[in-house]
Amino acid sequence: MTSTAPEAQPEAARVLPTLTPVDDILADLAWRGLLAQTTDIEALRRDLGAGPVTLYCGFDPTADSLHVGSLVPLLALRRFQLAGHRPIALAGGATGFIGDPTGRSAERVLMTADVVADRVQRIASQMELFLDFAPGPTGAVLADNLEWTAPLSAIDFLRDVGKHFSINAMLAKESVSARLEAGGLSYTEFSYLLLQAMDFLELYRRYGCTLQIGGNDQWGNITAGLDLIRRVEGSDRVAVHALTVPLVTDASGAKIGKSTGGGNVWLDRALTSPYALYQHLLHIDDRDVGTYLRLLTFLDRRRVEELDRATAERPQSRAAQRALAEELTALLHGVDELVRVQAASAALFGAGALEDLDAVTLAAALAEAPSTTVTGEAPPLVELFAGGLGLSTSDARRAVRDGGAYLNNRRMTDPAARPVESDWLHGRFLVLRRGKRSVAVVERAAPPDD
RNA sequence: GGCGGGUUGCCCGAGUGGUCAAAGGGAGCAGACUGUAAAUCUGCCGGCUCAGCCUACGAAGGUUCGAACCCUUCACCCGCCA
Repeated sequence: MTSTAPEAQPEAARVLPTLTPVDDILADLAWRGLLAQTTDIEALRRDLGAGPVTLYCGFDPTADSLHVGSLVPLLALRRFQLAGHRPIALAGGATGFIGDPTGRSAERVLMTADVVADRVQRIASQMELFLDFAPGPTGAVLADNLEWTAPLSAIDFLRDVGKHFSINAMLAKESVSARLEAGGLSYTEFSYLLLQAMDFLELYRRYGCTLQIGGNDQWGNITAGLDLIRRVEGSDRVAVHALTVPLVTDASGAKIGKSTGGGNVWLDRALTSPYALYQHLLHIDDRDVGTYLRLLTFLDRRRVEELDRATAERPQSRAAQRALAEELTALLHGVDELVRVQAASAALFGAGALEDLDAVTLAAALAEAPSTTVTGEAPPLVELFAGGLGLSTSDARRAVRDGGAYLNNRRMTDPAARPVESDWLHGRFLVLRRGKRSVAVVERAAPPDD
């Protein structure tokens, strides 16, 4: 068996609290619904059973942060690691510079070098959160493809890499043909495939990497790498594999990790606060929550199926949503943060009145919500709501008019009203809420005490 | 290079001189109902100092009392021809 868990560092143990080693990684991926396509699965199974396999997944720096959707392949890397394999997390410092045409209907705008470098750095530090880098046969590796791509001359690239690619085959790739239909693509993006293929070859040479995983839309890019390795290294001598995870859409057809507000749910707490993440997961549709549990948590099969039953039998308890929100919030932000957002959620959505909460609990709970500070007399409601919740004045006005604006959980209907002294909870806080979900706090600056 | 068609609000898409902040759909927001769900129904959905005003229909000019709508130039896209 190859299921020996890597030596967990104390930090890793705290961040990834519920992990248990997996014996049969392919079986685990299969029941989770994480297998979209693989190359010869028996050959893959054989190699995985023969000892640690080195595998990689690349992430291009298309934004300042990874989002919940990118977590699916990233956590898949971790699943392989737990099953006794060695993951390489590759940051696309070079590929992100060029732009992957896959799934895109139009040419990307090129990013400047410092933007790419900054994003690579941010994304790399996020990838580090989920893998165990302790030295050893399964110790994770962090790489950036700019390292071997940047020094390459155009002449070398064309001779050593380009020569192995047939234009005919490239034109047949879905990512390219779709773009040809949709108005074309630049030579730059057309070349993307070669860069990614070259990555696989390079990682094969450097680390003996023989498996690339990724979202199912990456199938074409991944198999291009397989072809390259086989051509360069000889198909009789190497066994390399591809495995893709499905691109899951939810019951409403949206990609996983899109919030109801339309935006992405980010891993970076500055972009999606732990509170927002927890609340988002708590709201996952009953029809989707089982899928999310399988793709995004390390809960074992028995536990997940138990939660499936809970959803079927007692949907109103939302046990599965709670478990999902707890697991992922703890995974991303730690258990301490989870405790805080749960307290905040209980305070803001609990049965009790805000006025009954003691100052310490209230202050702690509200620390999770966006806050603004007011000095002197508080402005009219519309201004408070606009400033506190980041709405335009028009939006704030609408919220009040439509009956969706609440001060301390009481509906407010007069846009010109100002908070009165007794509205200040513990003399310090106002809780603003728009609709059911968005909450902000206004804190009164302490009077000067000299 | 030639000819023709197109570029409308977050997206799709109607409008072709005044009654247009601009039909309809989607997305989104709020309310009701609920389980901090889904579905459904209702309202909203450019900005603002909000019964009014300002900014908008690819860009810049022009005609007109008045232009998303007419004219000119430019940019980009899509067809057909070469």
